[in-house]
Amino acid sequence: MTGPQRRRPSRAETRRRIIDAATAVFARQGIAATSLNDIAAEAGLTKGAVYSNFAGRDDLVLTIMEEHIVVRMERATTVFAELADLDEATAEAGARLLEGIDSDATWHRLLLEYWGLAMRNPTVHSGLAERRARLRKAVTAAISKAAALHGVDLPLAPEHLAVVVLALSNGLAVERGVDPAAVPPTLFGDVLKLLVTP
Amino acid sequence: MTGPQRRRPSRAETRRRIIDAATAVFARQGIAATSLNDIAAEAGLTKGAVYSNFAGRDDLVLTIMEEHIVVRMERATTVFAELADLDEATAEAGARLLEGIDSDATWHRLLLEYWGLAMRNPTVHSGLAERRARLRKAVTAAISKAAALHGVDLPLAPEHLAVVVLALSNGLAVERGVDPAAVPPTLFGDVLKLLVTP
DNA sequence: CGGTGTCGATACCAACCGGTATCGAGTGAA
DNA sequence: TTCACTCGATACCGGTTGGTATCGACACCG
Repeated sequence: MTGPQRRRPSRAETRRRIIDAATAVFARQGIAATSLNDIAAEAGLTKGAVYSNFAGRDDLVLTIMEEHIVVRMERATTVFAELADLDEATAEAGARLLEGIDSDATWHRLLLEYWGLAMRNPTVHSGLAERRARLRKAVTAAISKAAALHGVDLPLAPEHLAVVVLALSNGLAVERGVDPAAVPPTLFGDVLKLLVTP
Repeated sequence: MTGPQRRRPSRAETRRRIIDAATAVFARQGIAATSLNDIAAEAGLTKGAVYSNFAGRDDLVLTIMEEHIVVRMERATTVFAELADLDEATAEAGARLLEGIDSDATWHRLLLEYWGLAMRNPTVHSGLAERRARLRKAVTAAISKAAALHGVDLPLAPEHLAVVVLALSNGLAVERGVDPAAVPPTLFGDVLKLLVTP
C-alpha cells in the first residue's frame, strides 16, 4: 500500500515555511532574541533545513526584512496614490496612516530593531538606505502628483514633506506603543492638514 | 612604608564606575549585544563586582536607562523653556532639536532599542510609560507657557503638539540615521513653524 | 589592636549559541 | 530498476552566556 505517494515538499515550499515561521517568531520575540532553533522549531523543521536553504542567520534575517519592506512600501504608496482630493482627504489619509500604525504595530517594532542593527552594520545599513530612498521617492511622487492635481502650493518641498510623513509614522508608532491614549485618532490627520495648507 | 594609605573605593564609586562603563559599552554595541563580561571589563572590574552592586543584568539595564531618560528629560525641557519669542525662535528651537538628534544620536538608538524591549516586557513598559508621560507633561507645559506669553492661539492642543514634537524627534532621528542628507538642517524648524502658526 | 562583616576576584556551572560534518531517506532521470 | 544526487535530520563542536558558590583581602568599630 503506497497510498497517495506523499511527495517530498519542494525546496520553495520549505523555504517559505522557514520564512513564515521566522516572521512569526521575530514578531513575538524580536530579532536579536530569536535563535535558529526557535525558528526551526516553529517551522516544524530543524537547523539543518535552515542551513540548507540559507547561508546563515544573517542571510535569513536580511531576506525576511527585505521582503517585508517591499510589501510595506507597496502598501504605503497605494495609500498615498489614493490621496485624490487634498483638503478633506488629508484627514482620511491621516486616519489610514494611524490605523496602519496600529495594525502593523509589530512590523514597526521589527523595522526599528532592524534600523538599530543597520546603525552598527554597514552592509545592512546600505541595504536599508537603498530601500528607504526608494520609499521616499515613491511617497514624494505621490504627494507632488496630488498637489499638482489640486493646484496647491505646498509650503514644504514634496520630498521634505515625504520625510516628515515617514518620520511621523515611526515616531507616532513609538509614542502610541508607550501610551495609546497620548496619540488621539485624528492627530495624524490634523498635523497633515497643517502641513499641506499654505 | 604604608604610603598614602590607599582607601578602598566606596560602594557608590564602584557602582558609578560600572554604570559609566555600561553606558559606554551600550553606546558602542547596543544593549542586546552587550554581555556582563563586556561591562565588567570596560570598568576594569569583574562580574563579581557587578553582581555585588546589581541584582542582575536586567536590573543594571533598567537603572542605566532610567538615569539617561531623566537626564535627557531635563535637557529637553530647558530647551523648551527658552522658547521665548515664538515666531523666529521656532526656527532656533527646531535647529537645536535637530542638533540634539545628531549629538545625541547614540542615545536615540539606545532609547529605541529600550522601547523595543519595553514592548515585550510589561515591567519595563510601565517604567518607560511613566517617564514618558512626565516628559510629555513637561513639554506640554513649556509649549503652553510660550504660547500664552505671546498670546498665540495654537492650532493644535499643547499636549498634542508635545506628542508630535517628541514623535518628530525620534522619527527624524531614524531618517537621519538612514540618510543624513534626507533631513536638511532647517526641516524641523520649518515644520514647527507650520504647526504653531494658525 | 583585634574581631567582624562587607566587597569583589576567582573558579565554576549548566544552558545555549551559530555553525559544520555526516549520513540515510527520498527523488528524478537514464 | 538502478544509480547519482539532493535535502534535511542528527550529532557534534568550540565558544559564550547569565548566574552561583566560595574565599581572601580589606575597612571599620569597639
